[in-house]
Amino acid sequence: MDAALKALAEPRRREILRLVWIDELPATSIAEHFGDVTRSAISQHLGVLKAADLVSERRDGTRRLYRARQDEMQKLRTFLDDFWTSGLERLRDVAEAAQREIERPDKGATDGRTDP
Amino acid sequence: MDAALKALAEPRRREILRLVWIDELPATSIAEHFGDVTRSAISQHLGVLKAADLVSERRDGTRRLYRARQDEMQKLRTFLDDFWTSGLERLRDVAEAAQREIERPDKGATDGRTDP
DNA sequence: CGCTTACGTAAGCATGTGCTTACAATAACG
DNA sequence: CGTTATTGTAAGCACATGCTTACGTAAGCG
Repeated sequence: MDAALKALAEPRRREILRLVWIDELPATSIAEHFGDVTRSAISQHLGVLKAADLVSERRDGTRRLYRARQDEMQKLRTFLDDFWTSGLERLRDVAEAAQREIERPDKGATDGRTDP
Repeated sequence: MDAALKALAEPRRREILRLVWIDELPATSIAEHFGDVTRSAISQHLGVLKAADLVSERRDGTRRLYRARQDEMQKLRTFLDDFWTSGLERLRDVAEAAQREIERPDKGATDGRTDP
């Protein structure tokens, strides 16, 4: 999941994903779409996307057809949805400590340390 | 928008976001939640999150209270939704070329170049 | 005023990343 | 078989990134 987000953080890879969103495309066609970059760079980007399970690879002769894995995309979508709807359980402990901290009740709970 | 995705790609920053999702927290409280990292590192993470507009900063005395900006998160959510529902217009040209490419009609359209 | 608290920030370092150039491997074609 | 097409991959480089240590600064307290 981490890999998917990291992969998505790169604009070039997002563009690649859009290219292979509906139809599969051979690596060369994808690379040709970018005029300012080498085919090798695209190949490496495809490697990252594949490692993140964001694209599938189908071999046809010497060519490799890539296509976006919309199912994995959906997983990521739900992960993000969960991220900012739930996930409050882990906060309970900190929320209480935070409340205590924010109201500044004691202030004498630490030793004489400010920085490492 | 790019900045937001890059910021979200870091697990530590996601954790920070969850911490300040509901209640605002001072930087120190946030840093204390992570035992294996320096307060300075967290401060820098907060800087990234703030630059990406994913957190808001409110000053209270010497402290700075951080809170997740759920509105910006929502923007990012819709951006992602648009990403994989629309965005097909840019594909039209490539889709046609791809179709032609995929069915392997001519094959003699390139010059004698394989690599740079 | 000094001292502490809470925080940012500069400097440096190790590692990650996106890119290019060059080469290697496999499949089709004659 | 040799050649061409299609692709991956190793090596290297410039630059970003996450981290630590050290220092600087503004606000409160005695």
